Amino acid sequence: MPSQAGDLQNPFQHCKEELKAAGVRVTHQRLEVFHEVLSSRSHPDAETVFRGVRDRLPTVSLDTVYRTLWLLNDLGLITVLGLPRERHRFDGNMRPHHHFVCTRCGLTGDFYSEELDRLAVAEAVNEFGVPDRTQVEVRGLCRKCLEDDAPTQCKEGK
Amino acid sequence: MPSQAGDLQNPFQHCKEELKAAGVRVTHQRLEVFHEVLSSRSHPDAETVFRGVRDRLPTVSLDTVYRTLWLLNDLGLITVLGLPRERHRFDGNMRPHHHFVCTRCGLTGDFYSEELDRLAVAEAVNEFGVPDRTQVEVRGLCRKCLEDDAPTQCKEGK
DNA sequence: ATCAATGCAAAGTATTTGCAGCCCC
DNA sequence: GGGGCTGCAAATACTTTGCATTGAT
Repeated sequence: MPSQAGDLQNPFQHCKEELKAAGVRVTHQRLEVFHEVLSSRSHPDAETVFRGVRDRLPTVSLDTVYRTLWLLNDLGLITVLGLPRERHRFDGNMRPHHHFVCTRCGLTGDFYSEELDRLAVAEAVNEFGVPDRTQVEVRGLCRKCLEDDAPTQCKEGK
Repeated sequence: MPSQAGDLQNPFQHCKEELKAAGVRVTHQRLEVFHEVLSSRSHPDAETVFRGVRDRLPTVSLDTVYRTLWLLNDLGLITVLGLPRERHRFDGNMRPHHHFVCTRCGLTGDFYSEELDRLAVAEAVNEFGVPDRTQVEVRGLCRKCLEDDAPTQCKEGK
């Protein structure tokens, strides 16, 4: 599909291409949800995205917004703050520490690093408020999920 | 590592003191919940804490566990992974970036730092799995919450 | 034309709240 | 003894799911 010079101004062009490249259908709902998240600076929740999209697409439903957000997340086109699809979890470790988080299963482990503890935080944060403590979050796949992901037998997804 | 050898005789001693110092009543339920979180290495959710406590305190209820966990969090005796008391929030910013998170209101802002982007992650994470990306989370109070918080000093003048 | 995606409604989880009685201070 | 705390049950908040229909390819 040849893109014309005028399309460069179309804010949906990028969204369209990403969805196509991912091999999923390009629907109005998906374009609007995607665009809403991309153009928001405030890390909106599903309800907020819903309200924004509904202004332009009055028949959209909240569950479609949810489905689309998780789809975009699974495709790696957006991310989720904190732990995806999890309930609240509590941490009784009051020693300065950092976290390894498995993006697939949510396993969260503590590790220690004095070097990271004394991280000098960018001046940019002063714009927002007064920092109290700094924690590094390393995202990746844990050992178990890596095994599940690359089994010796190569079967199509199941 | 803080030496707790003396406390081993009574693992609740520390919890007891903290609760007293915080000026709240010291109940069996609170001691058990507190101790359960402190002795867990896995960042348990409320349900998991509940099951653990119930073994020793069969009449405890889940809502008391919730109330106690949030109390302990508010007192600064434990912490919460991710954003406390919030629903899922999505992030359309795919540029490498880091977060400032207000621990009171949940405001989350992006900031950029090439220095932080190229953080060398401690070897300790290899124990858990393979890291993908590293994000720094700076926790503190945002400007608005600071204002709301410190009217004791300048009651009328803002 | 085909089948993935949507909207609706209803179900499923996670978490909170009102209130009567209990127990720490 | 009194008021904070708990347990129960019911309510609320958030998110997911089944299914008939719609619409993208």
